[in-house]
Amino acid sequence: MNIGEAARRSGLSAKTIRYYEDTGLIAPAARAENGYRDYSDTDVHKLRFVRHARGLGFSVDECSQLLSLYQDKTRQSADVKAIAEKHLSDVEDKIRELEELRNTLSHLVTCCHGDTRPDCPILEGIAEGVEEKA
Amino acid sequence: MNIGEAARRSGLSAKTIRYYEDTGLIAPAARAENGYRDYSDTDVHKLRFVRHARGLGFSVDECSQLLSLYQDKTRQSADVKAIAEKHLSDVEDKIRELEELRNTLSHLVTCCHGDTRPDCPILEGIAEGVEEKA
DNA sequence: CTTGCCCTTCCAGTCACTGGAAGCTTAAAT
DNA sequence: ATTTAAGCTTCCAGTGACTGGAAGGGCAAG
Repeated sequence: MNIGEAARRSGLSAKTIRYYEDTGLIAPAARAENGYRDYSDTDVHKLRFVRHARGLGFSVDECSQLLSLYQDKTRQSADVKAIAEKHLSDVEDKIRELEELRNTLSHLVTCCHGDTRPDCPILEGIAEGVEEKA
Repeated sequence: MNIGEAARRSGLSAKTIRYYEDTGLIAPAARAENGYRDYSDTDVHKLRFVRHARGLGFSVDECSQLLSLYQDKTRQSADVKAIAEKHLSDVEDKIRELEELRNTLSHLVTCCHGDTRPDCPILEGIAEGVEEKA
């Protein structure tokens, strides 16, 4: 099948598929006689795998590792788990960071009366470096 | 003072300060006779303001708006509040998104025994599109 | 035979920097 | 006085993960 059909079935855009090929995340596709890329069902399956992994927030590099492991029938599940645990811990760090941010912002927003007067606790807070408390 | 000193006092890198100037976030600095950028305490104050705003996750564009408002003594606090509320709501969306991610990942990680055997629920989950549930 | 869609490659832009090269000035150490 | 080191200047390139667009070729239907 052509790249358009592979895109439709995998949920990735044709652009993205070409990009993944260019950067080596996926192997170069076979080519039909007219030079068009030619995808098999197996290819689409791998593309879907990558889309799901990206959807889980794994970097393209992590996806590359996961895809290798996925295709390696002698893999050790511990290797996969290590990548996932690292990513999970990154996600948790990011959540904590954003929660601090949310608390600071929400504090500033509730302090501001938000009317036509010029005095604004939000700007004052930023000027004084409110987030340093976090 | 030179850019290095301004960097030290504002907490931004010299590179970043030049970048902010190039992109118009801050006004071009005055120049000394030798061509070096020359910063005043007021300049440093504005740089610190920008650093704090960026630290709160405002985009450079939002910082530009906030800085304009900060320097506009006739501003209306409602204008500032609108920017901050929009940003707060973006942050809250991102938190929710990451929490879903964390739940899915954490589920996959706890399902995986993580030993030397090749069968791995994480890879299976990704292949089958676990995150679709979210 | 032409319309219109699909495919190809390549280049540029996004965001917010960061790194590095090449070439100044200035200050300190010898 | 000289050398070295640091600091400044500009400009170009790279990051991550795409996305948009231009220029050109392929292919089926009307």
